Amino acid sequence: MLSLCRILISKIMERKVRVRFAPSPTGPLHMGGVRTALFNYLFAKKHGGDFLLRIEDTDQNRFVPGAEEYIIESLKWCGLVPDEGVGFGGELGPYRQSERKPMYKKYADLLIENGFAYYAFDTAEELDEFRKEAEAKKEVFSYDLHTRNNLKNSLTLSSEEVQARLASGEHYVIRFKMPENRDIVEEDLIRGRVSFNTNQLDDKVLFKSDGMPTYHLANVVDDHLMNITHVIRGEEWLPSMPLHILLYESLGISETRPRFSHLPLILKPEGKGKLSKRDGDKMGFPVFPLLWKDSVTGESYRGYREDGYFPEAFVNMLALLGWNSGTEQEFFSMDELIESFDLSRVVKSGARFDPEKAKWFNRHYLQQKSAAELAGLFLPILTEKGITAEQQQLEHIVGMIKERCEFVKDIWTQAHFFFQAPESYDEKTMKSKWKPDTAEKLQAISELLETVTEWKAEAIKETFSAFMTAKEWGFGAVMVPIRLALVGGSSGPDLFEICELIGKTETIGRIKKACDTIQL
RNA sequence: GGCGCGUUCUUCUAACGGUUAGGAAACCGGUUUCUCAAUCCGGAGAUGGCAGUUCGAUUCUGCUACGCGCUACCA
Repeated sequence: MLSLCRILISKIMERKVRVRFAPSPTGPLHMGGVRTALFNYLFAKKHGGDFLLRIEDTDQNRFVPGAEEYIIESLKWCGLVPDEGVGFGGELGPYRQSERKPMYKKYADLLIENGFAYYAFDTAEELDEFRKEAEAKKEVFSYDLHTRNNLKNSLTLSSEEVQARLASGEHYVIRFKMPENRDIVEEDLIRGRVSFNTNQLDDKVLFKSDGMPTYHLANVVDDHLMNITHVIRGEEWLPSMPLHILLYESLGISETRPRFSHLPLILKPEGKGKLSKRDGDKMGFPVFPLLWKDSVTGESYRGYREDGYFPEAFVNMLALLGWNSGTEQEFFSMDELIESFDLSRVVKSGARFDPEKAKWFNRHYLQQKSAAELAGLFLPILTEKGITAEQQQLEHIVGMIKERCEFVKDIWTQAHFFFQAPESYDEKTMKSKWKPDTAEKLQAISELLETVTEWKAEAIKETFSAFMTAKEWGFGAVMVPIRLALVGGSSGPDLFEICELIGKTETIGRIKKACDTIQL
């Protein structure tokens, strides 16, 4: 027995690691889905394996146009490029389950042949009725070993009748015949030992009356056919793991079946429950990687990309939601993530998403970028405002203010005054810092500035300081009003640097304008 | 209701029987500066509860509470 185990284990070890991300195209990909994809990708790359994208579109009623393209674009934006899958080629396709439709029936038939599954003719309406009746009695209807013998299926009907019904084209489903009283124990790679007793499980539909398999059958068959070695999916799938294990067993393909890992859920920042698409609007953060416009309702949902997040920040943030390296490192490039990733270091409990932390990551990645790169990213924003600027000057400006930015769009907020004179002045600053004699002092300063020949921050500062000392004026009493005149508010980088950049004429002009405009 | 999973500062998490329970975000205070932010320094802040095992439990076991997930011819 022990040696058999060893052989099995070594057999599994020999196989090339293959994992899949298998979303259903029912809408935009949620950030939780992206994290699942990320962990699959990291695991695959860590072990030199393959990462596949399979589209699980077995429910044709829930198909949403554009969702598949959205999923692919999201993965690309995050740098999670599949080795195989819809849109990426591969030998074991097709990778869209609707296109694999003919492949599933024979597995369902095989299960029936061997007594692991049966035909059921109960209509959806009949079952609904049973559910309602049970509910009235404060019970729950379940199609299982207790009820299957009283329902319309190939277990209770004579084989002649079953044949007749099938021949007549009557609708039927194929259900799994859950075995009695078996303990299914599995070593989940994240959660450790997890066990279930089959008496608590119901006879799940494997094959629907529309000729499509359900998720349960399709994912087992496909994972088998696609040589998937590890299934890494969300915690919501944990309850169906025993069914899947039994399916592999009944199909006689247990030996090569994948190992399971169930990821913790991503929870709402506040309140209860898992993160949902509505939370983003309510609390002002994106839930989706990319902007999504619902073609039916016309509603749109913001995306991390359009909100100005860098993909590397988004990925880094997601990686640390439910996983840590065991060190104090918090910033990881994709290569570093691949290097450090380990399923055993995935946390078991659900993680509450913190939008603030996402911003913090973005700030970090923005600071890492050179002024030249940021200037390039900022240029379109400037162009849109009809402003042109020299690359060199733009770099200078960006370099000066980037440390106070979280997003590229913040560059404008922090640097607008380099491009445009202020149109209004901050009330609070005006009230507290603009004294009756301020205008008079600023007039004197303007005259002084006229005399400055070398218009450089250092030189301006020297002339200015000497003047201030001679006059015995307080630095603050004059500096803040000048800043107000140049910037329009009381924030920003070094005042003399601003003077240098906007130029002598503009500096003096703005000071004069402020003196003319601000009336106490 | 049933089944399953989970529970360390406000949040993300570390500590896999022996630590003053560590780090990060946020928050507060200080530093710096003409201002704001950043920076830097400092502060406050946690093992849900009850038993048991043990010389010793955040860590192991049981119970309980709470939270979450699943319980569709959805995935």
